[in-house]
This record gives sequence, structure tokens and C-alpha cells, in this order.
Amino acid sequence: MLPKPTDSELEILQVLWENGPSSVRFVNDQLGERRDVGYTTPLKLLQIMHEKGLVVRNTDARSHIYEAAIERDATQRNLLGSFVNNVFSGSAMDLVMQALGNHKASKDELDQIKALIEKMENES
Amino acid sequence: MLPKPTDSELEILQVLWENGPSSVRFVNDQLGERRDVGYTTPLKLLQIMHEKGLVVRNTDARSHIYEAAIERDATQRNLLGSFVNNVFSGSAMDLVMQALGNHKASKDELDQIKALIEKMENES
DNA sequence: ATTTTTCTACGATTATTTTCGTAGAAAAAT
DNA sequence: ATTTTTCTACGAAAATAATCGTAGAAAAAT
Repeated sequence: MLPKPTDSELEILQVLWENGPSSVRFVNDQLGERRDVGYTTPLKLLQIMHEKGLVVRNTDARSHIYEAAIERDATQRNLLGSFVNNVFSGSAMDLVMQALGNHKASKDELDQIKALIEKMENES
Repeated sequence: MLPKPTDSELEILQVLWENGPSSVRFVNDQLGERRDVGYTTPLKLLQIMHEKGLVVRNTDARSHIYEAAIERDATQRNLLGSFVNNVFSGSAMDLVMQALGNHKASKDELDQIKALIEKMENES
């Protein structure tokens, strides 16, 4: 079973999910806007992630190209599960209420949720 | 500013939030049902949490009584914010949709959410 | 053709978190 | 009155995460 990505690894995965296969340089540039670390830090991190199986890479060219090996949705689902357990004692509904109440949602967003709820009501 | 509690610290905070001021022995017993660590592990953790200001304690009796120094709601809100950023790139709505879709909600729960949504619609 | 820049590899360092073990005092049990 | 159990304190070890620095090869620039 694949290990859970750490926070730093997650930052890198976000870049890969949003931009597709990328070089270390590119990942570093994207992160650089928020984080200020040396070039070898993301490099090392990507190498570790490769060992863990979180990313795959193509080493044909001198500058290697890394790609996420785990899906965004599945990863979010996993992490969400742990988070609900750790922080909300397992109550997903408490989390939803918090997230909703805490966030100024637009009409579109509210409509989206209502649609989902209706779908859930009809299924049961 | 108080530091964010770590995962182990959160486990302890859950016990304190649910049971109120508690001795190390009690916390240890509660955790013991899930975790198997020596008695001094939660003890040390509580001492560290005390240094950090996450808990307060009463040392009148030989067995010290610890109490959460941060509120459950506020803590959940904080952690939820970071989590949304790290895992859902800041989109609280993505998280809500995932959590909802991923969870078989009861009629009551769905009604609760609908009520909240209506309240939000009326406020805007 | 040299110099400079850009890569990877990878060990080492630093920081943080979690767990354990021991010492010694206080309380409880015998 | 002794022994056993139950506490705290606290240093230290183990585990994990994040960062850095250096070496050397390849590519690019001069």
C-alpha cells in the first residue's frame, strides 16, 4: 500500500496534478512563488516520492520528467477520511457543516450542493 | 500564537474535549483502547502540550488534572482551513462535495444541511 | 576550447514528532 | 514498618520530515 503523502509532497503533487508531467525545474518555479528553498529540496523530495511510488518519472532526457502516480480524487478521499477521524472524531457531517458555515458560498455553489443533496435523497 | 496541535496531540485533545478535565491515567485509558503505548507517552505529550499552551493543568493533587486550553470549534476551523489549502487547493466547496458524496447521509443529516443552505441563501 | 550554467545523485544535517526508560517521591497495600 | 504500586520529571532514543551542500556529468554560452 502506498504511503500517505506528507504536506510538502502534497504541494508538489498539486503542481503535478494541475500541470501534468513536469521537470524539477518547473515544479521548483511553481513552488518558488510561495516557498523559498534551494533547488535540491524539491529535487530530493521528488526522488523520495519516486522511491515511495507516489510519482513515476521519465529519465530519457537529462532533465527528468515527473508525473503523479496517484489520482487526485482518490488521494483527496483518503486524506479526507483520516482528517475527519483525527479532527472531527469521525463525523463527516460535522465537517461539512463547519466547512459550509465557514465559507461564503456563491449561489452557483449552493445550487450545486442542493442538486447533490436531491440526488442523494432520491437514491435512498 | 499557539502552535497547531500534532496528530497525537489531537487524539488527546479529543479526549479532553469529550470528557472535560482529566488525569493522565484517564487520558491514557481512553487512548489505550485504540493505541498501545506506555503510560509515559501520553504523560510526556501532555507536559509538552502544557509548555505549548495547548492545555492548562491543576497540580494541587499528586495526580495532575489537565484541561484543553483551546476550543474545539476554533481548532477545527483552523485545521480545516489548512487542510482545504493543502489538499483541495483552497476550494472549500470541492471538499464539501467530496465529503458529502463520499458519505451516506441520513435523512436528518440532509435536512440539517438543507436548513443551513436556506439560511445562507436568505442572508445574501 | 574554455568557462559557466544546469542537471542528478546522494550523504549529511537539522527540525519535529513520538516513544521509551529510569529515578525518585508520594500513596496505598500488605 | 515494609513492600508494592502510582505518580511526575526529564533526558534520551527512535522515527519521520525537510533542507542543504558537494561532487561530477552534461549542456549551453562565450
